[in-house]
Amino acid sequence: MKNRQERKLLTRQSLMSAALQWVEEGQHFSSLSIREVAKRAGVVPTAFYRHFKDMDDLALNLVDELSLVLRQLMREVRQERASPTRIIEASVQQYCQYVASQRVFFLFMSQSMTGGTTVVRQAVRSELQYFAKELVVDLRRLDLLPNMEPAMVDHLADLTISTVAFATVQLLDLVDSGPQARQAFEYKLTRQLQLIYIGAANWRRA
Amino acid sequence: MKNRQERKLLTRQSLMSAALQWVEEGQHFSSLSIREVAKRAGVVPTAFYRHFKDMDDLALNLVDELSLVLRQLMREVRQERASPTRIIEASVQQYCQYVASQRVFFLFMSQSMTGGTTVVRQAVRSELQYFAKELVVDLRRLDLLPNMEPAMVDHLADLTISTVAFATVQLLDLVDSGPQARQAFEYKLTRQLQLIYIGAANWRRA
DNA sequence: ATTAACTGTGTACAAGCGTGCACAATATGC
DNA sequence: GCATATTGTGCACGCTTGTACACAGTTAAT
Repeated sequence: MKNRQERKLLTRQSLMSAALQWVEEGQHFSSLSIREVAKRAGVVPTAFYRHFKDMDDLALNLVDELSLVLRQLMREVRQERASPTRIIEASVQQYCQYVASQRVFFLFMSQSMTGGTTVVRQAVRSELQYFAKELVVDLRRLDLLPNMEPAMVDHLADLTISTVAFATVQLLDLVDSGPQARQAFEYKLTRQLQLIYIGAANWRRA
Repeated sequence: MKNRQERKLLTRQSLMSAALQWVEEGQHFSSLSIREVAKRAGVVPTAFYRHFKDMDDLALNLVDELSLVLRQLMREVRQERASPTRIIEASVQQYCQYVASQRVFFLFMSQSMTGGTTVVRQAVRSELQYFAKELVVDLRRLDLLPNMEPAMVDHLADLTISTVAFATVQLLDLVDSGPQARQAFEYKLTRQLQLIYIGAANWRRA
């Protein structure tokens, strides 16, 4: 075998996906031990330290991967060119599909939003804030809401992200419910976001 | 000492408040062991089983206590008689105050919404659903939104609860930030809820 | 008054935990 | 080609974990 860096990267990824596998099985990340993740990655426990300082360190690196997943999602949703009236509907549909396809990352995210260590929680939250910021950019670019003061646009974006994030937690538990339950969920989320943006359209500065 | 049931209830409560103490210290409930909670309650580990089947059982009983806290909150907010235009502002203010005073319960709730076992998660979520249902009752009673179909009122209430619940998670991390940060938070949440209810007022059935 | 039920104690065990340390294998820099 | 740095191994240590079991003290039931 050649190339030491490649080999290292390989076991590093083994460790990270072993951690995700743990989450995918319904376990909480915080209950994952170094020994367990090493066993699943097929290495000896102490080898863990060649890659990560501790489990928190691993979690932060998972957040970085999650960040890539979210950026990819943003790209996909943005290139969707639906009519303005149907843009929410289309985005929700696409989002739900994406959550299903990248399920484990969103599981990890929803766990870490409230669950993990302070630093991990903060890391995930700053990802969401970045998301909200990008949404603000989009709202400006579409040039709807010209009457709204900037601070309120921020609050609007924050509310949007909050709503979607909270809904995601519910969506993730709907895995073994029938497709009609998912349909109803999509419908509900769509209506709720429409409600918010009707509010935004009718907002008069206070 | 007399009265066995009283004594039993006492150590039972010791166990439960020991668990809450653990959460209050910033630890995650799922990382609390039987031995640790027993130690903190001042009993021997095996005594735990005289009261609870396992930690999940204890968690469910904590959810029951949480339920009482939430009902108390609902009562307090309801007897607040602010003008219709200021009702959101007043409710948010009162809510934030209540979260601060019952901090540990809301910490436990926010952990269990996404963190714990499936059964605990479901239990907390059904508490929130109950809350949403009560909100629907209130909205009907105030007889605003006569144009809105019942299903949409449900979605509105759900969105309200989601928003507040998600905001609570943020609020709980604002404990050591200054009072101006809390002020800003209250302002943001108020604006967001106003946004939602402006949307509701302008909703036309689809 | 005696018996039974209950609640908490103490001990014990196997399993799992984090992690320090010496060592083997091997790719890399000179 | 040789010295070095890096990656993974294996072992060891002391600690914590869940829980089984026998037992003690006390209250409740008869």
